[in-house]
Amino acid sequence: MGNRHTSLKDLARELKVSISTVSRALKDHPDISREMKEKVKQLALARKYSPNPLAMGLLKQETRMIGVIVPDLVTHFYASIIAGIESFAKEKGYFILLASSNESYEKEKESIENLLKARVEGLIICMSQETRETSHFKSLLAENIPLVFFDRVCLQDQVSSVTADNTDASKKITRHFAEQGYRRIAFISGPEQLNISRERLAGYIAGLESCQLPVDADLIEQCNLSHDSARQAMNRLLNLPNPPDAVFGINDTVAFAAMKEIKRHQLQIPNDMGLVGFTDEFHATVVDPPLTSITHPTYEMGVEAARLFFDQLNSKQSPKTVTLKTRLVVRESSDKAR
Amino acid sequence: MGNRHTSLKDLARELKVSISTVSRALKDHPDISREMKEKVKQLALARKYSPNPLAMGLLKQETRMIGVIVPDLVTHFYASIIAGIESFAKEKGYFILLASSNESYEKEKESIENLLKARVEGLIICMSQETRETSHFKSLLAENIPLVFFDRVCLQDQVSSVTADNTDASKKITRHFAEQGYRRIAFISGPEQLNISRERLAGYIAGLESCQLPVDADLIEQCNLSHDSARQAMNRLLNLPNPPDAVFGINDTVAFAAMKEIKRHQLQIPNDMGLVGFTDEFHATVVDPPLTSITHPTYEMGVEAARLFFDQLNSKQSPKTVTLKTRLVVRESSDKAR
DNA sequence: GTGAAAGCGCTAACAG
DNA sequence: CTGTTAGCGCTTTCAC
Repeated sequence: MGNRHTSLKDLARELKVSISTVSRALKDHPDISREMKEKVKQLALARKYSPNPLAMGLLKQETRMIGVIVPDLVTHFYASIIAGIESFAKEKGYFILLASSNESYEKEKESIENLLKARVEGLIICMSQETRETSHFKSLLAENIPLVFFDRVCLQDQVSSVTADNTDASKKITRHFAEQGYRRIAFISGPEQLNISRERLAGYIAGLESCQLPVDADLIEQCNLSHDSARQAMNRLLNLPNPPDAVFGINDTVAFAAMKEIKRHQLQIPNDMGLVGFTDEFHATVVDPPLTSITHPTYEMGVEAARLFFDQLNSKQSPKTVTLKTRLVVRESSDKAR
Repeated sequence: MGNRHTSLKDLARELKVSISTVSRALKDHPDISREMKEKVKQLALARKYSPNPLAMGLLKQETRMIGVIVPDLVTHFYASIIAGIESFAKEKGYFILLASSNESYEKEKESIENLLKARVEGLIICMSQETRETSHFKSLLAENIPLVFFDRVCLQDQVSSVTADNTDASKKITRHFAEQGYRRIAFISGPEQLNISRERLAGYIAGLESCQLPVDADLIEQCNLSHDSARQAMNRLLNLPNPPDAVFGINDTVAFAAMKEIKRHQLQIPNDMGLVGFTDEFHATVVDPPLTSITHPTYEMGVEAARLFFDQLNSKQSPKTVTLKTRLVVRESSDKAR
C-alpha cells in the first residue's frame, strides 16, 4: 500500500519550512505572511493534500463518526430513515457507522460494544424488538455518551427521541374506519414492550370510544412483526366466530401480511374487509389495492434524529422529545364509497 | 467529553510498569513473564480496555474502513446488497462507510473524494446511471486503491466485479414468455451506457431469435429507471398501433411502474398482458398479481463484492469477474395457463 | 524480562 | 512572522 496521501511533513519538506508553518498557513492563521500562505495553499492543492482524519481524531479525541443501530438493514422503512440521518450528518461532516441488531437483544448489545470500540462519538438507535431491559442504554448515559432513539423508544425522560404521533394517528385510523361504515375494527399489534405497540393500541381504543364503538378484546391481536406471525394473527381474526370487517395493521409488514391473508380467504378489499396500515409512502402505493395508511415520515425522522444527536453532542442538553405529525392518506383499501 | 476510554498508559500507570510491557503482555509476547501477562490482562478486562483504532490506524496506515457507493440508499435492492457487504466485512473486522450518488455522476465523483478523505482503504461501487466517463475510476486504479464494481460495471478488464448472469437470465424470460404463448414481447430497458441495459437487451434478442420470433424495434423501449419514466415507456407501448402482449421490465421499479400502467389501462395480467421483472425476492411477492421474475441474488451479490474486495486488498491480484446465477421464478403475472 | 525512545500526522503552547 | 516541542495512543527497535 505505502503512504499514498500527502502529509504536512511532505509539504513542509518541499517548501523548506517547518510543519507548523504549513499547518498555520492552511488555516489562515493571522501570523503567517500573505505570500507564504499563497505558496503553501498552492502546493497543497497541487499535491492534493487533505488532513488525515485519524491524526486529527487522535489529537482532538473526536472521530466524526456516529453509530446507528437499526433492527434490520434491508427494509425500505429503515433504509429511508438512515438516508435521512446520513444526509444531516454529512452536512456536519460526520460519517455513519451502521449496524443491525436483527431484532435481537444480544446483537444489539454486541453492536453497541463494537461501535464504541470503533470510537463513534455517540449512537442513534432503534431498539430491537426483543429488548425489554435497558441497562445497556443506561450505561451509555452514565458514561455521557450522546444517545438518541427513534421510532421505538424507552427511558424517555433521560434520552432524546423522535417518534411519530402514534396515538393520534391510530385514533384517526379508527375514526376513519367508523366513518366509512366499518363496525368491527380489529387491530394487529406488536410486542407489548415496544412503545409503538402501546401507543398505537391506546389510540385505537381511544378512537373506538370516541365513536361509541365497543372495545372487543377478540379483535386485538398481537404478532412479533414478522410476516409469518402477522399472517397467523390475521388468520386468527378471520376465523373468529364473529370476524372483523376492518383491520388496522401496526406497520408495513403487518399490513402486507394481512392483505395476503385476506385475499387468500377470497375476501374483497375494501368491501368485505377494510385495511389500513402504518407505512411509508412507497409501500402503500405498490400494493393492490393501494393501501390507506398513516404515512410514516421516515426520511424526516432520520433527519430529526440526527439533529437531536448534534444537540446532545454540542452541549449536554436535557433530553428532548420530538413528535412528528403524520397524515392519514385515504386510498382504495378502506374506501367503501367507491 | 473527556477521554472516556482506558489507554495503555492508564493501565501502565496503575500497574507501575512501562507502556511497552503492557502492550506486549496483551499480545502474548514471549518475552513477558506469565504472571505479568496475567496481571495485565486482568486489569485490561476490568478497565474495559480496547485498543484505539485511530492510533492503530495512524501507525499501521490502515483504517479498516471500506467505502461503499450506491446509486440510491433507500431501495430494498441496494439495502439488501449493502447488508451482504456489511456482513462479510464485519467478519474481517472492517466497517462500511456508506455514500449515495443519487444516480448523479457529479455526486459519485464527490463521494469518492469524500471517502478517500476519510481514508477508506478501498471502494465498492455501483455506478450511477449518469456515469459515462470513467476517468475518476481510472485514477483510483492508478493510485492502486482497491476497487470492486457490482451490478453496474465498467472497465471489466481492469476492475474486479460481480454481476448477475444478465444475458442468460433475459434469454430465459423471453423464452418463458414464448412458451406461455405470448408473441409480441416488449422490453423496457434502461440507459444504454449501463451494462445491465446492454446485456439484458442482448439476452432478450437472443431469446426471441431462438424462438423464431421477430425482433420489433417498436417493442424495445427505454427509460431512465425512474418510476415516472418507466410509466411513460409502458404507456408508449400500450399506445402502439400494434401493442405488445407481454412486457419484460429491466428491474424492480420498472416492473412496478409497468404494472400500474397496465392496470390503469384496464388490462388483465397475465391474460391480456404478461409481465416479468428482474427483482429481488421481496418485491416480487408483494405486488398483485405476484410477479414472475428473475430473482436477483442481492445479498449474495454484496457478499461476493466484499470477498473480491479483500482479494484485492490482500494481494494485488489481477481483476476477477464473478457472475452470479439467477433463477426464473414463475408466478401469476406470466402464467396464462391458470 | 522490562524500559526508553522514535514515529505515524497533526495542533497548540511556547520561544524567539 | 516562523520554528521547536510536546503529546494524542500505539507498536517496535534498540538498550540494559
